[in-house]
Amino acid sequence: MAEITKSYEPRDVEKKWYAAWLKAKCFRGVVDATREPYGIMIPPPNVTGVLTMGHVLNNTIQDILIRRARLEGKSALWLPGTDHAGIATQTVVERELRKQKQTRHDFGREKFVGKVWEWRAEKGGIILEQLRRLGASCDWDRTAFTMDPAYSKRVLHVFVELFQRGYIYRGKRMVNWCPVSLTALSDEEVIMKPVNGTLYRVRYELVNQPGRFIEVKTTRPETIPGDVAIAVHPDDPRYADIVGQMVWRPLNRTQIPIIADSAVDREFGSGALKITPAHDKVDHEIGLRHHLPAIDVLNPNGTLNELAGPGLVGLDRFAGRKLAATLLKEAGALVDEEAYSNSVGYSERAEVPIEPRLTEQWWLKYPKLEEAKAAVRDGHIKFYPERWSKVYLHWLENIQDWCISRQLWWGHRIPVWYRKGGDRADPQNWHVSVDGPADPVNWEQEEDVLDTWASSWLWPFVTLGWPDADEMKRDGFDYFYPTTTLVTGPDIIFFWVARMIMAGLEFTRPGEPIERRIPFKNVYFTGIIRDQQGRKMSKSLGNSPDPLDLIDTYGADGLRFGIISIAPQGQDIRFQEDRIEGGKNFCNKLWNASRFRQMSGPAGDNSSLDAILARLVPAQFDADDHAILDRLFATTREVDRCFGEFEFSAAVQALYGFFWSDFCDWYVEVSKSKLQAPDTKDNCLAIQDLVLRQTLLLLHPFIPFITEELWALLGYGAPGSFIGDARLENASHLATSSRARGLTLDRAAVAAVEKLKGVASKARALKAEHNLASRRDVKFLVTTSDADWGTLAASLAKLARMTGAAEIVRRDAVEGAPATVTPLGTFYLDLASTVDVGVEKVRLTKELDLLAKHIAGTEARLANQAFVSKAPPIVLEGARKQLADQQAKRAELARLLAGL
RNA sequence: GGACCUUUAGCUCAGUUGGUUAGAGCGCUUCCUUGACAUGGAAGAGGUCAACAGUUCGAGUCUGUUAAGGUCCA
Repeated sequence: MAEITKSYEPRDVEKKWYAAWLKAKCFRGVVDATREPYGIMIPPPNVTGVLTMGHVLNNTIQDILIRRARLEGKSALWLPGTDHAGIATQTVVERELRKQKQTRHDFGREKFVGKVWEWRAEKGGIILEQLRRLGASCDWDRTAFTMDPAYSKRVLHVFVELFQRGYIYRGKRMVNWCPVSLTALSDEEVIMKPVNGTLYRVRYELVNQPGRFIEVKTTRPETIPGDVAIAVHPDDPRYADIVGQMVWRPLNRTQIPIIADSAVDREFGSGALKITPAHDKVDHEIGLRHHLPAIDVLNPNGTLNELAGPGLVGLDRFAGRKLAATLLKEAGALVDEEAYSNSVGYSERAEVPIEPRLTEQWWLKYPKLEEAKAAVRDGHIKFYPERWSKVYLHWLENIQDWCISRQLWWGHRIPVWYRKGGDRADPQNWHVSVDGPADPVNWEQEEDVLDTWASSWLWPFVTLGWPDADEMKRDGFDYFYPTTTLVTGPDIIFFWVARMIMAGLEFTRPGEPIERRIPFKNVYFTGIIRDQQGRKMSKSLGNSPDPLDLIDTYGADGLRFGIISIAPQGQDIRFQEDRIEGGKNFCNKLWNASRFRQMSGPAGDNSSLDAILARLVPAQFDADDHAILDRLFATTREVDRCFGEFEFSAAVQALYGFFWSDFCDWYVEVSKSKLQAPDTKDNCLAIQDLVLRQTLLLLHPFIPFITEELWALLGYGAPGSFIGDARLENASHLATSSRARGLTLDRAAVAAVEKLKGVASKARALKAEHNLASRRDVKFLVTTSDADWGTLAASLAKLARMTGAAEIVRRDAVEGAPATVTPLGTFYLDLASTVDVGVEKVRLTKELDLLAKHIAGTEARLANQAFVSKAPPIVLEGARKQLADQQAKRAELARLLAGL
């Protein structure tokens, strides 16, 4: 067996094991009817993406779940892939073309799409490669891409199905238009931002009453040429006499009517509203009610067109706004202007204000709305943290039809053909099918593509071969669907989670119960990773560390351990690099404890839990042996619980505390004495082997590389096998197996060890205060009861070593030596000459004062008749015992103080 | 305007059905290279748990109000 080096060097270990795992196909998700399935579909990152800290957190959690599932004996599938990300990817490629002064139009649709595929082949796999560095145990053979031909065909199939089922329609409606990307966006792709602008007060003169005006307030004077009416509330007495009259539109001067509509807010401004149906959603609805025309004064790219009038035509909308204000002023129509802050919708990708715009688009009425609500409300799908279900339900309650067409070239081209020369608005001229019409020369295909999300909402079942029966069988649809857990960010509830649930319910296993059709059973929402100032990490701020740099510095395991340790369930995370360093340090600690074990004695039979248990000699167990195994079992239980509740950081903290404090700081230290004695050595080594084995198994999902390496180095697995081949015994299994080996843990031992720890700590503190911390030749004298001396005597050698003492001796009485009151008696430092009486007095007085405070509190509680009569007996008894202990300690301290 | 989250040590955060003297990591102070680990060990300083009111024998924990910060939706 190879010797363990002095410190852990992750780089080569990670490379070696990842290659070995791939070679042995450890990550393959296989159908195995004898085992329980566990499935996770990766939320496919954008094909343009590079690994961010958010991905690190997200994918580490997925890997933890998958690796734990394997250790629990489940057949696990983690299916990876990427999303074609229509706008983002097209933008990236167009930007590259622009560097060579070219546009996509120079190539034409087919050639441009070819360029995108080239780009994807070259750069589109980066993020998946980076996930491998992190240790992600995805079934890479199944890597999917939403533009794969097979995937694409299934997306089109769904479109055709939804069309035939009456969910899809075409219509000229208001959409969110991005003037940079030149495409429609869904409501979810629009980000509302507060904007500081100007509110212009504009007056319109009545045609029949020159000199009388009606005033409106607007932030967008450049759209005035598109005004077709002024609207007031029908019950507004201020305007009752002029409804139906005409006013002069001050830009592109013409006459427009005053109309009455109850949608007008009487409280805003003067209570009159200019109606521009082509450029505002509410105005559009009002326009429809009153049969008004819509005058579109903007070009698709956001410049003003000839309908805006000769003064404004050709200008960008923002320049047009300024000039419109000037023109209004010159015309005497601008009453005044004021600074104004309002919310403006921005295009998520292009980061410019969107334009409400009337265009022909394809729309989807969401299917299975009610069932999607029920799936979460009735607990078929569980959200962690649960509170996000409220956000989910609220969105579904207020849902609007989904604009699924995009004016892009990169994406799934909508499978609709129009009869050449026919009216596209007339469904008689449509052909809707996956394969297209039989006589293609007579038809032209719809130019638009589908929203990316209209392909990725099918991810959980399309990646399992749906709807083709043979492919579903090949990919294990029956076995893995519904998948077990989805891990994602709450910002994606609407884009993904809700839509995936609806798609699953609509399309999979028709007629079967809801729990068979949902796409996943659990949804875990991660927090958002922020920087030290609490800002979101983003490329533009440059405040995100490169995860690959962190892996180089701290190792993948260090990064994983660190990020999980600062990621409590459902809370945003402030990133701290020192916690990642802490992860690395923990790995090194694990490494060195294993190294100590290796140096302490020859390896025993470590081939299985039972083999190790068989090496234990329960008759030789001392309190420390009982205590460490008790803590191991408790920690196993706690980690079991954490996985049930998706509390990963709590699991990591439990493991950290157990391994570092209970095992390394105490058990390994006391082992040093036990290993000197031939009669206790083998049992002690067996206990170390047991603890290390179970700890490696518990830690493996979090830090897979180092645990795999140590598993091999300590001989837990047969050569050629992996830690992932082992089965993780849960807490009750551990207890049952050890009972079967005649081992019953003595719970009292745990309390005894706690007392011994207290003794060591107090004794070391006493030395430190007398500047003897480094002396190893001190002698402790102890006055104590027979019972407590019994506990001390059983651990004397260990205790001497732990406290750096040459000797610990019992005495009936000691006078004039510095002392400390420990849980097992009073310890005196037998170095009378060094006593600084002043220091001693200060120390003892301070301790006495603190104790007096606590005693007063306890006495007050016990003196309270209500407490004594109402508190449960166990609490009452605890309080009485506490008081007795405190009083005894006070008496001892007082005695010591008086003796100085 | 509606919904939700956060407020505990210098910093970042735990604290699970209310119950002994509120914890961890980092940072800070002092000491220690003794054969696993200085990526380490030991000791120590540091908190009126945002504020107020209420429920209770008992509140960091439950209820209400307020304040500050944040997120989402309209």
